[in-house]
Amino acid sequence: MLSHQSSQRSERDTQQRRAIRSAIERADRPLSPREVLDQAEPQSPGLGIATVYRTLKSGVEGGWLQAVELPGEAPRYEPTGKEHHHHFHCRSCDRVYEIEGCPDDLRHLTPPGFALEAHEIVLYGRCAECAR
Amino acid sequence: MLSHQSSQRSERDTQQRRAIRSAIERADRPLSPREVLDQAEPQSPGLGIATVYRTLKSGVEGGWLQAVELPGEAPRYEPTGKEHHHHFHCRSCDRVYEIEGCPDDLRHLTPPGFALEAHEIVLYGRCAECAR
DNA sequence: GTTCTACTGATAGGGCATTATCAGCAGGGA
DNA sequence: TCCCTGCTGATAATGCCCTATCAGTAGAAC
Repeated sequence: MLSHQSSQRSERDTQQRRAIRSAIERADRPLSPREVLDQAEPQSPGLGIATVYRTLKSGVEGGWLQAVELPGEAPRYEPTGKEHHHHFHCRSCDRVYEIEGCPDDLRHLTPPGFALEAHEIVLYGRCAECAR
Repeated sequence: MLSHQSSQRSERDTQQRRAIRSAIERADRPLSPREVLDQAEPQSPGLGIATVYRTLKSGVEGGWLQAVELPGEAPRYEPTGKEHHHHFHCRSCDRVYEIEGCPDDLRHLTPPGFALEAHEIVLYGRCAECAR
């Protein structure tokens, strides 16, 4: 017997998901799961880390979120759809910032015979807040 | 009573350490602990992964080795003393290659007020061997 | 409001890279 | 060659991140 319902997946609009999505979109930088929890918890008291991980995972699968991988670090998450950009990792507060621009002459660094498909640039130092 | 020996640290020159050091210096690219083991094992049959980790660690502390951290990857190791350079990560064979050159106009990417201390560039694609 | 069931929080469990443990081995000075 | 002790291999233990589990909760369609 066929169900009378369509095969649509539910995807409920819960308080927790709203808080998490909001926190990520509000931030102008990639957030770690821990940071997402801290930023979203006020809008959804009692929010658990498991729900954060679940929501991040489904966000990546759903295409509105992407993971930002940095050397020796657990991934951060930012919304998709932004322009090509890179990141600045503050060694003091450990936050990651988005930076504009890109030296797009990287092709000439590629060794002969190698096929360049993508690149990643990470700047390290102190953010404005930590530098003073 | 003072010992008649100086306070020098021993640092024995063992077959295993020779094999590991040799493997790393022979390679023209950063090696993972696993790769070090595979490369060094023929010259020191029965070599264990624990010894590789121990030797890598003391090598970094001793200053002749440095860790190469890549996004979402366990660190690789290469000898210190090389010129400033970056790396190419082959998505097919997972090997990491050293590349020359650097677009040293990264300062202008740094946001106002931020203090730039270092940077990392990683190229992704297929190495010559995997590209054909 | 009722009902169905996806969602949630707490936490146990899993995966993986690295380190600690420990008995036996092997540099290397005497 | 002898002896001291640092070194080694096997593997248990750790640490960190993330996922699975499960009973209770709360969207949302009717």
